[in-house]
Amino acid sequence: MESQYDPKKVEDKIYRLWSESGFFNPDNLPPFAKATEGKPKKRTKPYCIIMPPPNANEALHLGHALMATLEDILIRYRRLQGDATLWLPGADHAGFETQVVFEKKLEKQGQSRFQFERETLYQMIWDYVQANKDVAQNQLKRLGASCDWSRSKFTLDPDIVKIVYQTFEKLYSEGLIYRGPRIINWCPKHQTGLSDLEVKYEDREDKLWYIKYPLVEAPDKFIEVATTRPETMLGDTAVAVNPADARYEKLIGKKLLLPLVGREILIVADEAVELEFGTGAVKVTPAHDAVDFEIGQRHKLETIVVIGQDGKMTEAAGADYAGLKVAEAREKVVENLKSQGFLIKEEPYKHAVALCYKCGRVIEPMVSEQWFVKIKPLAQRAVQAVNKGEVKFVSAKYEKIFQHWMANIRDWNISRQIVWGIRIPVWYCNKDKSCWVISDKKPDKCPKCGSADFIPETDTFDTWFSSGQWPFATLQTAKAGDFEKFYPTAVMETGWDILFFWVARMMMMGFYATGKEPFSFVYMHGLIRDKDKQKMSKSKGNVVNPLAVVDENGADALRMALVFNAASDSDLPFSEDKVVAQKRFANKIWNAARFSLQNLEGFNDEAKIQLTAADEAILKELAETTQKITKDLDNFNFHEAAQSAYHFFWHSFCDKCIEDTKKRIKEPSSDLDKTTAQSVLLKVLVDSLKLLHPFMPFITEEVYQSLPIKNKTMLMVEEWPSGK
RNA sequence: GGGCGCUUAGCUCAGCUGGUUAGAGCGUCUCGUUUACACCGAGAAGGUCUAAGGUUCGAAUCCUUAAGCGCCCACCA
Repeated sequence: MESQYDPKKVEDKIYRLWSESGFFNPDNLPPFAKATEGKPKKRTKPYCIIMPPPNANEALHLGHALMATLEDILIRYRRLQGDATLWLPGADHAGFETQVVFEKKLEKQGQSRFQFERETLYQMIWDYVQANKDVAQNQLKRLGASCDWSRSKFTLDPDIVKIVYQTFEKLYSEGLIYRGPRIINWCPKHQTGLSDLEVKYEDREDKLWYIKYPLVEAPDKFIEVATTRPETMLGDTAVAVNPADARYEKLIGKKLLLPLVGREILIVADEAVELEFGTGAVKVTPAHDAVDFEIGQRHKLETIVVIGQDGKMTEAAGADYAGLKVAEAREKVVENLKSQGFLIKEEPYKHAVALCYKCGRVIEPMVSEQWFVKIKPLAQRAVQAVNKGEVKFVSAKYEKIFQHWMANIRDWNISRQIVWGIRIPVWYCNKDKSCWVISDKKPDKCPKCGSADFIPETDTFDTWFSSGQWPFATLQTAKAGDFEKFYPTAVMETGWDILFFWVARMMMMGFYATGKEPFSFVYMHGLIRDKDKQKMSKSKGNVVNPLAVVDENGADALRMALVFNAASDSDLPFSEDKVVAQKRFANKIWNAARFSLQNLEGFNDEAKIQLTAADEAILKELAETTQKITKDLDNFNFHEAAQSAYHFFWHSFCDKCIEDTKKRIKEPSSDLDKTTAQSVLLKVLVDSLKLLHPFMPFITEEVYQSLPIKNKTMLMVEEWPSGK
C-alpha cells in the first residue's frame, strides 16, 4: 500500500465489485454470516426509497450529489442493519423544463419550435433526451449510489403512462377533473399556460393611471378608475364598485361610455372591489385579469379578448392597436387618452409583476380552455395524513410551510400547450368540440353524440401530474410484487424547492390512487450555494460540477463534505476547503489501515485475549459512539452522525487506540498482550469502517477487502455494530 | 398584506427535550519529523452565544419586545 490514498485507483474497481455482486437489488441480498440476537439472519424487512428522478437530459449538479449522498447513506445504513433495501432510480422527461432547454438550442441554430410539426418536434426532443439519458446515471454511479439499476424507470415508459392515464380517468369519472375557460397564467414566449407555482413575482416601479369613464346619460359627468394596465381597457366590459360605497350607490346599473372604444359598459356592484384603494372604482376586463374574470362570471359580462396568445393585440382591440405588442399598445392608449382629455393623472406605483419562472417574460393572464384538477378533496386527505402522523416531516419548519400552502390551495391547471410530455388522453368529437371521450386510444364511437370523427387533444400533462404518481407508478411497474412489498415507501428525500411542486402532489395523488401514503417520512435538504452564499447559476458562473470535484478529491471526500457541514433544513454554502478537509480524512483512514495491516501480521483471531484498561476504555467509547450514530441516523441527523464517526476514527481510534497498541505490538510484554492488542485494533478498525461506510463507501470497502478476516464478503452487506 | 426562519470564535456552521470550564471544520500562532499518515502529532490564542426585559436554583437553549438579514405564500386594480 502506498502512503497516499488515491481514489482513482479504487473507486471504479469497488463500484464494479458491488455492481457485479447484485446486492443493490434487495432480492439478491445475502443473509448475515451469523445470526445475532434479536435480528433474523435473512434480510426481510422492506425499506424503500424512491429516488427523485433527475432530468433525463441534464448533467448532475451539487444538489443531485447531496440528494444521492443522503439517500445512499440511508440505504447503506439500512442494508447494514439487515433490511431488504430498495433504492429505485429513474429519469424524468421533465416536460416544460426539457422543452425550454431544447427550444434554446433551436434558437441558437436560428430555428423555432413553431416551425415544426408536433410529431417531428416530439421526435427531435426524444432523440435529444435519449442521447443524454445515461449521463446522470453514470454520474450517480461515480458518487457511489447503491441503487438497483435493474428497476430503473423513465417517466415516459409505456407502463408508467398507462398508470397516469388510469389515474386521470379515475379523477375524471369521480368528477375531480373539469375542463373549462378560466383565467390562466400565459407565457407569450413559450405559448403555454402555467400553473400558479410556475409564476414568479418581481417588484417593479410602474405607474398607476387615472382615467375618466363618462356617463352615457350625462357625458360631462364621469367615474374615475385607476389602472396599471391601460391597454386592457380596450377589452373592458364593465366598471365595478363596492356595493357599500356611498360615492357610487346611485350610479350602480347605469352605463358608461368606454373612452377610445365608444362601447357602452355597465356599472356593477361587486364585493371584490376595495373601498380604500385608488378611486374605489375598477375597470373590468374579464378576458385579461383573474379578479375581473370572476366579476365577469358573477355579472354575466361579455369577455372580449384583446391580447392574443402571441402577446400582441388582437383585431378585437381595434384597428388602431391590432398587431401591436402590449407595451406599445399601452403607450399608444395612454397617448390617446391624454390627447382626448380622458387621462386625469399618472402616478408612480410599485407592485409585484408576474413573470414566467423560466424566461422572465411578463405573464399575461388570459382566458383559455384548460384541464383542471379539483384539488381541495385531495388536499384534505394529505393534510389529515400529516395531522395524524401518517406522513411525518422530519423538519417542523417544512411541515408548517406545507400546511400553510395546503390550506390556501387552488385548483390545479394540469394542461400544457407543449408537445414534450404525456398527451392528455382525450378525443374531441369533430362536430361538437364540447363533447369528448376520455381514452388513451382513438375511440370507435362517441357514446354521447354518436360521432365517429375525432380530433385528438394536443395538450400534454403538467409534468408534475405524472411525477406526482411516481412512487406508486414505479413500484407497480418495476417488478411484480414490489408495490405490495415496498409501498408505502420509507422516506421521500428531496430539495425543499419542490415541496409544493412535487412532495405535496405525491401525497395528494398517492392517497387518491392507492388509499395509502406514498412515504412515511419527508426529509427536505437545503439548497447548495457557493461559498459566498449565492445561488449557483450558469449566468453567475459559480456552478460547481460535482464530477470535477470527485475527479480531484474522490467521491468519499465530496460525500462526506456535503453531509458533514449540513444541518437538515438550512441552505449550505459549499467550498472546496471542506472537500479537501475530508480528502485528508480519507488519507487518514488509509494510513490507519496501512498501519493496522502491518501490525496484524501473524494475528490469530481464535487465540485467547485479556483486555487492558485502555482496551476496555476504547471499546466502551466505540460502543457509545455506535449508539449515538445509530440514533442520529435513525433521526436523520446526518451531520451529527458524520461528525461522530469522523471524530471517533481520528481522535479515538488513531490518536489513542493506534498509539496505545503500537507499542504493545512492536515490543510486546507478552504474547497474550500482543494478541489482545491486535484483536482490539482489528475490532475497533472494522467497526469504525462499518460506521463510516454509509458516508464513505469506497475507501471503507477497499480497506475492508484487504483485511485478514475469514469468510468475509463485502463491507456493504456486513452487519451494523450492535453498540454493546 | 399574510406566514416561516435566521443572528454563537476571523470564515462556514453544530449545539437534540434548559444543567458542570459553549463545540467542530477551515484559518491563525508556537513547538515537534529514526519507520501508519507533515494531507501528521503536541499545544495555544480567539466567543459579554444580535439587544433589552422576563420565567427558573440554573438559559445560547423557554417566553415577550426590538433591530438587522433571509425565505415562502398572496388576484388590491
